[in-house]
Amino acid sequence: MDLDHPTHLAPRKQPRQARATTTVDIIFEATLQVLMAEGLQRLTTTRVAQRAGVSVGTLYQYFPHKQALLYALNARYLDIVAERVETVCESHHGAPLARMVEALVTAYWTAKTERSDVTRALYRASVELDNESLIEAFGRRVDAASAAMLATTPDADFADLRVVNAMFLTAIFGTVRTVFERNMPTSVGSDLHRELIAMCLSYLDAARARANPSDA
Amino acid sequence: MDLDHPTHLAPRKQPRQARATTTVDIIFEATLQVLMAEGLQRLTTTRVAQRAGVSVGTLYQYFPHKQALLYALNARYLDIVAERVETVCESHHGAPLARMVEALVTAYWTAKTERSDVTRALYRASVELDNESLIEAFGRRVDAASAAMLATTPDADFADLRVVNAMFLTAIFGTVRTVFERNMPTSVGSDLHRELIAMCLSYLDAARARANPSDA
DNA sequence: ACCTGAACACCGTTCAAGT
DNA sequence: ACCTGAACACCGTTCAAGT
Repeated sequence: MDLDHPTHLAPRKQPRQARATTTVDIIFEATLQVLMAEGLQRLTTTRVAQRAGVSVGTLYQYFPHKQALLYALNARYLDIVAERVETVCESHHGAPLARMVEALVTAYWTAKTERSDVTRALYRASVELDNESLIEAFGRRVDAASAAMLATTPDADFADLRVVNAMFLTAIFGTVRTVFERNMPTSVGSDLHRELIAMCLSYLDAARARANPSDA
Repeated sequence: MDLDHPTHLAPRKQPRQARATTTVDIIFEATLQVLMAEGLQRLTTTRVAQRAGVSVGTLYQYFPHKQALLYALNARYLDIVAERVETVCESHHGAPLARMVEALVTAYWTAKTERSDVTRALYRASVELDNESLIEAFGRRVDAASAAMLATTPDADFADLRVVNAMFLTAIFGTVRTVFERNMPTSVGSDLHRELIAMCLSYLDAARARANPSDA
């Protein structure tokens, strides 16, 4: 299940021949390169085309405008991250709460940090464009995967799974985003990764206690 | 203690006459208006000047470039938020942990949500510009205020206050940011506000237990 | 001391012409 | 089916001229 494009941000046409597919990939790669090397300010369609070794016209054959290019780039990336989270969630159905929390936090954290230059570049680009629908779709997928997982844990039964799950994920997303935005060194990052797991776990424990006051 | 401007983003000159001060205020107001009414894409210096009722030249007398204008706008805003957090922290020195957490989370949350249209507009604008130094300075102020407060609570003694405080604040910042970015309805927002307090509290409780295993 | 607005370089986007 | 690049409208920024 791929993330959809709203019509005004959809790519102009799908490449039909092999060389065109290559062209699109080259354009994506060039966009990332320019974004990382020169920053959002200097990310111009001319520069992207130049770096990709094609003419501007070619770029505009596949993307109706600059926004659509950035949008598609983000969509690609979020799709990969969402897929990874879904996979981890499914493989932890029925696991103890502590393992679920650790697995989900770590999956998301790793997906974002293993290529942190790309992540940071995309975070920067993602405000240039109307990415609400993109983030919403991403959120829904992860939300569903996580809620389905949490519902299967043997050692908890939450009073309001929807709200608890939302808080759980919001804390994860927000923390990771903040770590990137504040450009924190990896040492602080790994402290926070560990503490984030502790925070989510103590929260879920407390939420479980609220729901079942009779528990140990 | 005001948030500083790095030289390349500093306003060009301070207004010296009353009418110039008014002009700068008018330009700030116009920038917010354009940002909220038309969005980041259509935020052009010409449009801002037009809405402010001055010529572009006037705008460029006070701000060396568009970035500096957005930067100054953000600086103003973050300064107000930081001041509020500092005040709340100082007034809660020596309070029980639960009251500290609730006060800090609520102060930050309220500062961001009471004029949520402005907050959202500024979140959007803040990636157009190199705001790292701005956010860093803001972060340092809030970090210091919060750590100083946490150190005075009667009912806890944290093993590593620095790290625990960082996680505490990161969760707050990140959650609020995510709520804005995902455009969540206020009903979900207030659920998350309440859950965020619960999450921070259960985390700090657990961190305290780690430090003092002998406690009740 | 402050304001104006025409002028210039550059960017996003198009489209007639090419393979 | 895909690619090219000159052309156009618009934006950021400047500066000579005004009060």
